[in-house]
Amino acid sequence: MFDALCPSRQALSHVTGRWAPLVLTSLTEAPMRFAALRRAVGGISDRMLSQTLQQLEADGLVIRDVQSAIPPAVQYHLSDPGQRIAMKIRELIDVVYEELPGIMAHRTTS
Amino acid sequence: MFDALCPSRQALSHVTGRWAPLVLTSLTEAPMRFAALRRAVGGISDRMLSQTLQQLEADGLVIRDVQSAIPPAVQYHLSDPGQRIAMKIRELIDVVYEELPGIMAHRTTS
DNA sequence: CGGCATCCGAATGGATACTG
DNA sequence: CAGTATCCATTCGGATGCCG
Repeated sequence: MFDALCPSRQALSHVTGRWAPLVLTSLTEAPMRFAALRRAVGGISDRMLSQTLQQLEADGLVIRDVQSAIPPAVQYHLSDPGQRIAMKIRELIDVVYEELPGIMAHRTTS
Repeated sequence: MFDALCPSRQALSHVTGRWAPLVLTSLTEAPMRFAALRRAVGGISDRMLSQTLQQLEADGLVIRDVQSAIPPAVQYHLSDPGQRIAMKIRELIDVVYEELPGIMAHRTTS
């Protein structure tokens, strides 16, 4: 992973991007549609949500279910690998949350 | 965390940036000096390593030990919160590694 | 050795408008 | 509803050079 040329670096950068962690964590709760995801992940734009989902789908972490044509109704849910990765991200987020008071305090004092 | 204005978002983005995960994971092994970190994290530039370390230090996750003046000898090591977060990142990296074959295979077939 | 300052191209990402 | 296309501002990040 510490080799710059290892493909794992690309996979990791997809997962640790700005939006992917939040999208993956949202999807651990339940399968969601586009608009629901946009609501769940505060501040994300259509463009970034679409792009993030495409990337996660390309890596096989998210599965895209097109249910009809007019009007479009598309569900997204985690694949098995996606579920495992998302769980770890959720744990990471939980730890960050626990340490948040200390982090905030440190920023003001330094 | 899903609120765009929550400060946890900023803390998370620091931890999930391109370089921070690799730096944090490197430091779980042992305290390291600047040059050693640059060697450990393949592909990182002086600028980004310096910037990443400053950010992690500002959040209180990494501690900077200046040991002498001429020549400068600076050790970096994880604080207790940093250690906890770094552990979770390491677990995440491990899972990504395990799923890597599937991810690579999925990319070529889709 | 361990950085910081500057420059500059590349990538990120938001707003808006548009489509089936 | 679920995106795509275009434009544009901001940021990222590498190369280089310099300093104590």
